[in-house]
Amino acid sequence: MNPKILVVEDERSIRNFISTILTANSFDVLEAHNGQDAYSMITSHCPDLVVLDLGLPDMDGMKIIKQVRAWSSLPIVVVSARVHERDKVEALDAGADDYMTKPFGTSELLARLRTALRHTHVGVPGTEERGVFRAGGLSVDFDKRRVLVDGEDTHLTLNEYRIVAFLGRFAGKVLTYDTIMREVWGPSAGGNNQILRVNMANIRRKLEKNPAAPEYIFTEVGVGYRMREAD
Amino acid sequence: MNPKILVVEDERSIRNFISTILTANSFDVLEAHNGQDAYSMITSHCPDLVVLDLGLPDMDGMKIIKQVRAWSSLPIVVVSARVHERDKVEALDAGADDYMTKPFGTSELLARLRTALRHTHVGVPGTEERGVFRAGGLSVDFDKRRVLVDGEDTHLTLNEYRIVAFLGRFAGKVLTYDTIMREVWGPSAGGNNQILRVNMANIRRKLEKNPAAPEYIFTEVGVGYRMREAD
DNA sequence: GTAATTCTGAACGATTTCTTAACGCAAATC
DNA sequence: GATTTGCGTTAAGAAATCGTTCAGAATTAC
Repeated sequence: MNPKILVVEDERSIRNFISTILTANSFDVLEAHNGQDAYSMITSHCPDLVVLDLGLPDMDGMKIIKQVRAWSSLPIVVVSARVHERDKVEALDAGADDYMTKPFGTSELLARLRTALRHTHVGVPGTEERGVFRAGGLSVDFDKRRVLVDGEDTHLTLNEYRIVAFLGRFAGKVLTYDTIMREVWGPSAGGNNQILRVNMANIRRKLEKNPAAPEYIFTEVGVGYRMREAD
Repeated sequence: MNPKILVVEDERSIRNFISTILTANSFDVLEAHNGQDAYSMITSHCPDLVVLDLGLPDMDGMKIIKQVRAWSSLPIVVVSARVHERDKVEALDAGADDYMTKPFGTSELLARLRTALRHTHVGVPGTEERGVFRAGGLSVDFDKRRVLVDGEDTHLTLNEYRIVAFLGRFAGKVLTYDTIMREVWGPSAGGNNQILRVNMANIRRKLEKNPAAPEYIFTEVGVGYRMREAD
């Protein structure tokens, strides 16, 4: 599965140039030559990264960045002829992940794309709240907001579900008590984990066959909880 | 809570320049003027971001990037006088998050730091992290906070894990008893290493096939402990 | 307004982890 | 060869952490 990259650039020669480089380095390439097409292709084709020229005929590239950032953290690498510092700052603060000024070397472009792509893989075993998490007889359906054990629906309360979903998103990782507290009870929560312990007891009574010997959610004493890894 | 930024730069004038800018923009600033200090400050002070000059007197900046990337995804922004494309590619592929060539504008520096910091706060709950330390059948997964021997999970306690992780970060180097004591039991600890010896015995019972002839963690009599180097 | 559900804090027991102390052994020193 | 020093090992008590229950408060549903 090669990364899918959308190249947004109005000048055909440059667009072809970039596309050729990317294809030669085993990326899958999509092309757009104006802002309208670019945005609709982002929403419909879900590229892994966007190479964006700021100077487009129909709309400002800045507008695209802002529109995308309203709902997605999709990596955006700006490629622009504008060398002014003000332009760079504006684009980066709007949410661009990198800013290269023309002309640029091909190997630097590739390196910066790799860097931008790396960021998405950093914290993302399953960062998105979509799809279904499965581990043994347990399955967490993020879309339907339901947790099943051996096909049976477990009737979790709001907070109980939040805890399980959070652990499921980062299955395999230890999440500290404070992290979970802040995620579920807000940023100011922390210090006293009593509530979390009570909730965990209730969760285990519903999920585990034998709550004293958990099969899905494990305790790391002094640290936090850990969800069993996905199958 | 201001972001804590470590500035690694040997030339005092530039270091002061950057620090002043950062302080004026409400960052907390730490400074290091060589590679040795830089790396130990990273491990002990846990900054939120590192601004790194590649040309250091005692060691190459590249080495720092690689060392840190072995266990952490802490953002690193390289600031260098080297304008060669090859240098940029090398640094970025080693794990740097951005590369700026001197001279640079202050507002662009700030914008790129904000961008780099933004990446850490996207999705990832706990803290920084990434990477797995491997040496023979031993692997320390900093990300998941887990230690495996031949694929088997070893159930380490809080302090036991801290010791192993600390040794793993400095694999190949001898860490004195006092250093480890202070790292695990706080700055005021030291003097009596009894606790450390007990912990090491327990660790070895869990990690080593034959605790009397260790394969991973070695004792340097009169000095401290040393983790076997990574593969 | 009542009933049901969910949330929260306190109490308590059980388990895990931490710490201290004592002892054994090997290497170094006298 | 005896003594000292440094480290590993074991065991047991102390301390901290965690799971569980329960009752009352808050919220939601009817």
